[in-house]
Amino acid sequence: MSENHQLFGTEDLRGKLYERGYKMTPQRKEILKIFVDHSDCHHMSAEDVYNILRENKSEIGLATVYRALDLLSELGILVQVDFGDGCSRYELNTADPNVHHHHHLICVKCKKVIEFEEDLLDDLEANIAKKSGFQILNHEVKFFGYCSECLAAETE
Amino acid sequence: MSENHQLFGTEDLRGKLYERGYKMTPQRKEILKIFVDHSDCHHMSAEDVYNILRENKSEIGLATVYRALDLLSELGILVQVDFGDGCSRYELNTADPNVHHHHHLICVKCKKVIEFEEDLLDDLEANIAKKSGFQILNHEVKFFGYCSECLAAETE
DNA sequence: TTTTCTGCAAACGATTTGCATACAC
DNA sequence: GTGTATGCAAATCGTTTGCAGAAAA
Repeated sequence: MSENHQLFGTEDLRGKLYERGYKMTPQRKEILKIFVDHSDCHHMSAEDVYNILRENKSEIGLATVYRALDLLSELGILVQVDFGDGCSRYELNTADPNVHHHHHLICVKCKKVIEFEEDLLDDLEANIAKKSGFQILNHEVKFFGYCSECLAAETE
Repeated sequence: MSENHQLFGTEDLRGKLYERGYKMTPQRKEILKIFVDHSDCHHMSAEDVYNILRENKSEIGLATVYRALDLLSELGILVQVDFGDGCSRYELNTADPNVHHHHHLICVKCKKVIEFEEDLLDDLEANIAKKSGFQILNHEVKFFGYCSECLAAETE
């Protein structure tokens, strides 16, 4: 069983596709590879991925990119995130479903998105489950404010 | 000083507009009134507001609705929220900036959006501020899962 | 061979914008 | 009177879809 975190190999992808009756294609492999290779630059949009493909002299069309991002999200390989900037963005999912995701700090001045690794929402989730009977599968938390650089620039 | 919560009167609106050099218009007044009158049905989109206007035999154009929703959000009278359903939605802001907003529970099955009134993010915010130097102004929290009805329907 | 996938171009839906007119101040 | 706001229609932008040919199983 391949339970390695963060990195998805070609065979992991083939297996997940096969489970649901989808086919392995070079396009899907290549698009996933972009996320693995660019794990430093998070939150890529379809357009971002498409531009990287064109830099790599790849002939994959934009519609295929959209379809692959959708599919990879459905398979749980990518996670779709939305920062309200007019397009969907995607990041590699951490393999363990029990580990909740990091939070996003969005600077209202410079628009930078910072990741914050801790979670700490367990108490809140327990509280919600108890009071509302809602079974939580996942959450998405965004904090809006000023990043440390913009704060520093302001007090100069 | 008019510090009443939830409800914005015409004079509050005029004052906030005036502060920033905007003009009071019957269109802006009428659009705000829709949110006050329909405070039960939260999360209205531009299209929703436009439809209510047409029911009321109002001649306000859709572009004006979009411009007014933007403006009212900029003034802090409305808050823009996004449930990933392809359009921006808006709700009345609570007047007190120290009171953070409720959270949204989004059922992945029936797509219902439930409001959860408690906040409880103070510890987490303090933690973030300490570790990252990020000054938090506001947050947006969405929980995805199954609502109690869908859970009940599933175990039948 | 059979079904799914791709690439292209056209369609789509939410939102924005240019512009002439109307209105608030 | 001056500058902003409105309404309309056209433009825009991200995303989806129909379809014919290409490729995976």
